[in-house]
Amino acid sequence: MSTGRPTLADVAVAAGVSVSTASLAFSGAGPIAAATRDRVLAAAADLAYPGPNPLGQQLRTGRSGIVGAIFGDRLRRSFRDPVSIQMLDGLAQSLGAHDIGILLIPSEAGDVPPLVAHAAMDAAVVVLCNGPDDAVVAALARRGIPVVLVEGDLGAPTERDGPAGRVPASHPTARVGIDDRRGTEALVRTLRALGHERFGVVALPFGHDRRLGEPDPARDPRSGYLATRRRLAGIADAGVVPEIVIETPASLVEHGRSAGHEILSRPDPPTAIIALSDLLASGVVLAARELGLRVPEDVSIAGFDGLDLPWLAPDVLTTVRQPLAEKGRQAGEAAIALIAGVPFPPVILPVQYEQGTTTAAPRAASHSNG
Amino acid sequence: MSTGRPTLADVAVAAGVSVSTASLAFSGAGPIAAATRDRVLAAAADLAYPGPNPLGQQLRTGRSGIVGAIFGDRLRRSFRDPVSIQMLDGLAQSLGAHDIGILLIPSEAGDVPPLVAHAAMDAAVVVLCNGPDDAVVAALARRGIPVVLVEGDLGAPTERDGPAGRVPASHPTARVGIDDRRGTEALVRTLRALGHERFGVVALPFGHDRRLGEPDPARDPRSGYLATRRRLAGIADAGVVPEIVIETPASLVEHGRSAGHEILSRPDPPTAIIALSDLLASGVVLAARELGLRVPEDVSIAGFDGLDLPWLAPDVLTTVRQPLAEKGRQAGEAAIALIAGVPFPPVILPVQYEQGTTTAAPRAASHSNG
DNA sequence: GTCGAAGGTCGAATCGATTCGATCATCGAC
DNA sequence: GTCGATGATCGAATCGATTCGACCTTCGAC
Repeated sequence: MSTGRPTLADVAVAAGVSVSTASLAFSGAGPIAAATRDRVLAAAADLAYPGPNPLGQQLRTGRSGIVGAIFGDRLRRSFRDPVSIQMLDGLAQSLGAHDIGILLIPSEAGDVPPLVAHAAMDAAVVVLCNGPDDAVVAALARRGIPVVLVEGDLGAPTERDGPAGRVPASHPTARVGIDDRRGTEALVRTLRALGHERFGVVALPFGHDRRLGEPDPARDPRSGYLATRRRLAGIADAGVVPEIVIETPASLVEHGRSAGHEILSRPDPPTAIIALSDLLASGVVLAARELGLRVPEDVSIAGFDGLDLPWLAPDVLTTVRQPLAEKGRQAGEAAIALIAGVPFPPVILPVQYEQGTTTAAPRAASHSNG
Repeated sequence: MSTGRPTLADVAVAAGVSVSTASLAFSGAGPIAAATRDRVLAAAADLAYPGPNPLGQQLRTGRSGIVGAIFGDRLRRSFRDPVSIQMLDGLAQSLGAHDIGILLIPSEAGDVPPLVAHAAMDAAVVVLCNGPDDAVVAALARRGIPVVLVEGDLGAPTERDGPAGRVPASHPTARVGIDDRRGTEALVRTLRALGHERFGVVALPFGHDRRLGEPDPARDPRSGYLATRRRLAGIADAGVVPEIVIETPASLVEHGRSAGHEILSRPDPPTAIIALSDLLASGVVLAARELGLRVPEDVSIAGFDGLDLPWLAPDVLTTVRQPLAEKGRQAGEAAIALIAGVPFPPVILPVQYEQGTTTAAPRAASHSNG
């Protein structure tokens, strides 16, 4: 065809070879004489042929070279959190090394976006998984697309009933997460060793129904974000029942600030506040400052994640550091393994307590107040 | 075929119709009897057919349903900037409404990533364009992929020589940007009206060779990020020659802080500091606080973008607000138009000066010092 | 009763590549 | 000189859908 953009067939004709030989010249798969290859390449340059059409390759090979990244919220909210970003950066690293692209799929409040149902992808990374039942995961399973669950259910794979259907246990799935539970446990134990006895907690969202305030006790404990539940469980593991828990609609500074005000404005507030993310914790620090409270003299504040928060200076947050980029990298490796048909054993990355300047022993006065 | 995943042909056989009819049942393009459609759909459900394979559709229709978003830096750095995020969010909105996915392509320091050269996409949005010569744009043009330049060259389209080849003027291209130049001009005029005469500038990166410090005067003025150049030009338009300009390697708080220290530690520093982004400006505010300077009494500080920076409280940054999400939305509309073969006229969105608490008239003493 | 139009279905071509098996030529070895 | 092996090239099938034109039926109108 002389019309339209040139195809491999056009190049083959121009070079005086067959289509199969021309294909070999580009892919290098199979024996080909150097002279022939050069001739084909020259003809291609002549025709301004931009290389094999990816659509043709994809249909033939059955691979799209794309991995979907599905976030449990609008991009604006997800990506204001450096946690998602650093993970995504790690993901881009490991996938990029294999020339695999990332298809960005925002998924609001538990619905199944059309892209999940229809877009071409070789695997999907689901970032904030909504507990054992997840319509998105079910939809992917139905399409036979391998799934990597990040910060989702880290337990053993089982047959699950999702709202959109059953996810068979045989469906290729991998799990990547961190040891959140041990993280908050270590954090709280350290605070108890310092002498703290009365704790407040500023929690991450419990589930897709995001709200600010004390959590609804009537909520189904089987659903909701698992990372939140694990971090709370770690606090319980350390033998602490918080005096007050405030749930936030998103891991953002302003929500931490609101929650901080709510907790610290009470009469006789707790001596230590544990926020389940650094962004929330830094909001609590701001609230404390605004209320004229000294940190850590009047109140100890700790976070989770290990972010770099230069604007909190001179304070440095006490936190539990998690390997964010590594988590993304592992998720990428998992996706690559699943695409190749190789099972990928669950990964649980370690976290590490990191002492900052925002925690210290409680004041004696506050202690006698309890 | 009973082997492997079911195809449309399998469904057709099971439903006792031809493949073309089965196709009609799914696509709805063309007349089909309701009874027939139901029979096909029932057969599909029976076989657990997950709908038409996107790879087959894509080859046939020539559309991948994907738009590439190409960022001029690593994701980690790009996405720590809320500016990119909000734009991306707007982009996701307009593209998502057409069921078009976003392929994330990080592109470090001016190289051409393999995905740009080989991934399937119907159009590409290039976010930080490196002046009139851009290898990425050239590569896309060679492949015949329509390009939307955001914050790139806003001038008239011309034939350009890129390092990787020529971009023909006929190549489908759209431009979306903001009126940065007028923005900084208005800002500086306001500051002059307040009485400021001596200015410092904390600039965005000049180009891919990112560094911190006073800009190299030997640098080729024809290359580099155009947004930076336009915002600087706006300052000149207001009749101001800054006493000192500090270039930063990225729009991040910490770089603004370093630059702020550098400027404010000088003997007799300028009375007003203009940062070309809010993130940089907030870093300068932090530096001022650390140096014991009062804002705005001792020094006025202004930014650009109009971000929400809750942790800067009680200060509210004086800034120039740009419609970030709208910019992304327009870029999406532009991509959609170009894919449809419809030309998209250049869009230059207006910006608006916004008075905060970080600017005021200079102190009389400082004025007499000049 | 016949004709035309409209609606529904089907067959076959097509999108642009990859890949397997067959063919053919060349060359070295016996 | 013949045989076998090796390497290069080609033809044709295939991936999974869409879509155009042809065909057939049915129905209404004259």
